[in-house]
Amino acid sequence: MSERTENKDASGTSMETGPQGQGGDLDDFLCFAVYEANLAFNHLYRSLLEELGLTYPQYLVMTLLWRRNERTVKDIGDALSLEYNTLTPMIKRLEAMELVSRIRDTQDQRVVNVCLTARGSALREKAAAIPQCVAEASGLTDKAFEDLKSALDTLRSNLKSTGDRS
Amino acid sequence: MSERTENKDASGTSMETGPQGQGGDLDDFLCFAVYEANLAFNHLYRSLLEELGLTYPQYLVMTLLWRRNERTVKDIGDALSLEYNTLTPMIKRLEAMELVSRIRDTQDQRVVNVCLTARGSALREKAAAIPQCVAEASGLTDKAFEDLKSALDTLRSNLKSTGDRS
DNA sequence: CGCGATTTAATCGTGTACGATGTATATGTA
DNA sequence: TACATATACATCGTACACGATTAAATCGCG
Repeated sequence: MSERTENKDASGTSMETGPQGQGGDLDDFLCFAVYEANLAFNHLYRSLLEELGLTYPQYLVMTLLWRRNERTVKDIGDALSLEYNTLTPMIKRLEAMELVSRIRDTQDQRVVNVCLTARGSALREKAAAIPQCVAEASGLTDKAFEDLKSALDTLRSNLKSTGDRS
Repeated sequence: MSERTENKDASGTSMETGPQGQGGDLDDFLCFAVYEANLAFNHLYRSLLEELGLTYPQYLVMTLLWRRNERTVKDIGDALSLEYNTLTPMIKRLEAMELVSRIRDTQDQRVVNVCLTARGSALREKAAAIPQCVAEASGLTDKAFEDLKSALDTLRSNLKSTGDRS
């Protein structure tokens, strides 16, 4: 039943599968390790972002805009692998917080351009310390950090290409 | 602005930060690599689980029960790092699908025991091929697979302990 | 025994995330 | 020009995920 192989346990009544850290009984699932790491990042960001009034996905959108202002909804969706049905309400919330403006493109009326307001730009200062905090919390050496990121990129790329083929 | 260091770009008008694969402009965020890998797993599982009528989190719960039947909601929450407010409705949906039963413990009336129905047990056969499919889709060597999993476990552990201290 | 603290679960509201569908605008092509 | 197609965005319904709160059962301690 492991995600990697099925060499561990096929009976229905066995105990958990071997020595484990503080993780649960799904330690042999790579997907679960990713799932848990993502949850852990979410928890950490939640506390860091609380005073900014942002959620984690909202923070990702703001980070994109801080790096390059004035993006279309499509640009943001491509960057974050998110659909319009997720982004439209999310960006409207950012607009309600007066952090961004949504402006119909005059050349192509289908396009909505998202750009920072003064408040949105100013928020960048308050967020400046966050990457450092996260890096420290991750507790990884530079090499481990890079290796992990590159392994995840490979994984994501492989998973996506399989999904396309299906 | 990188999650690792701030050595790349502090100006507000620069281009993206260097050479990138097919990823977007947040490639220097480890959290984002995790976020994307998690999304990619979700997409893959969505297609694999479609014929079973399960979502990915539901599949994780069923997997726990297939390995050891009869768990309390608390057990499941501990194993998946999820709260009751997530699990209660989720398990009720599994109950509505007649895959599990929810039974109040007679010894301790606070506890709800979750156990597989015949349908729930039978579904295991249909799900048997999934781990293999996922492992192949990940396209990693055994060593890369194990290294990645262990790096993610370290990361999760570090992130959680920081969260606790806060 | 009594009573406050803890444990276990549930409920409510907000915010992603996505499949299915809809709508308006733009583009290509005969 | 007319019409099919594609693109960009929006809406709706369902399902996680979690903070805050509530409720019931159990436990611990005087």
